[in-house]
Parts: sequence; structure tokens; C-alpha cells
Amino acid sequence: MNAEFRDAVYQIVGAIPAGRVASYGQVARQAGWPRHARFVGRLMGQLPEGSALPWHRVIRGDGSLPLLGTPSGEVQLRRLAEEGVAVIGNRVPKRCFWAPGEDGRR
DNA sequence: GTTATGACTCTGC
DNA sequence: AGCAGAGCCATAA
Repeated sequence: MNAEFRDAVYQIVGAIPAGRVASYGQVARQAGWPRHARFVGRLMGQLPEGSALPWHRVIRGDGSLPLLGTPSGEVQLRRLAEEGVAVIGNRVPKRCFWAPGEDGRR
């Protein structure tokens, strides 16, 4: 994958404010790569453990967590809850999604 | 070069 | 609302 894409994705993900989430497609689109939602996910999976990126704030478009049933999913769920994201039934309400250009307030 | 796969998304049932 | 199928695009075999 182009380093450009990787860098853009990192930038976008890092820009997501705490207590807010974004979908893969959303991140991909804002990074400038519209149809690469899957690759955002791939990058997350390839992300080093020590990375400071809030990968747990990146979820599916419908608000469900793709990692449910895996240890990473538990961690993600726990971190989101700690950041104030309302996780309902292993899912996040759309109102908690990150609006581009927004800080986190509504 | 073709086939299979995947931290996805959309549409239709 | 939940499930199934098709579309999408880079990687790997």
C-alpha cells in the first residue's frame, strides 16, 4: 500500500476526538481514498502494539464492532466505554459518530 | 493471469 | 431489525 494512504489514514484516525467514533468508510473517504474502507481495517490490524493511534474509535458504518468475540474486541469495547462512548448491545449509536471538522460537541 | 480472502458498505428480502 | 448477496480493491497463493 502507498505510504501516502497509510499516512493519511493515520492522520485521520489520530484526529478522531475522544468519546467519538468513525467508520472505516468514513476514514477512508476523508483520507482521500473512497473505496478503501477494507484497507483501513487492514492497516488497523497491522498496527504495531505500541502505536498511539486510537484504532478502537474506528468501527463499522452501522456502529457494530467487527472484533466482537476476539480479545482485541474486548479491549476496544472497554476503552470506548472509558472514553464516554455509549456502547449499547455491542454497538455504538450513530449520534456518537465523528462529524468531520467537528471537535466532539454538538 | 486467475482465484481466494478480508477490522467494509450498499441494496434487497 | 436482521440476514444474504453483490460490489469494491489491494495482497497473497
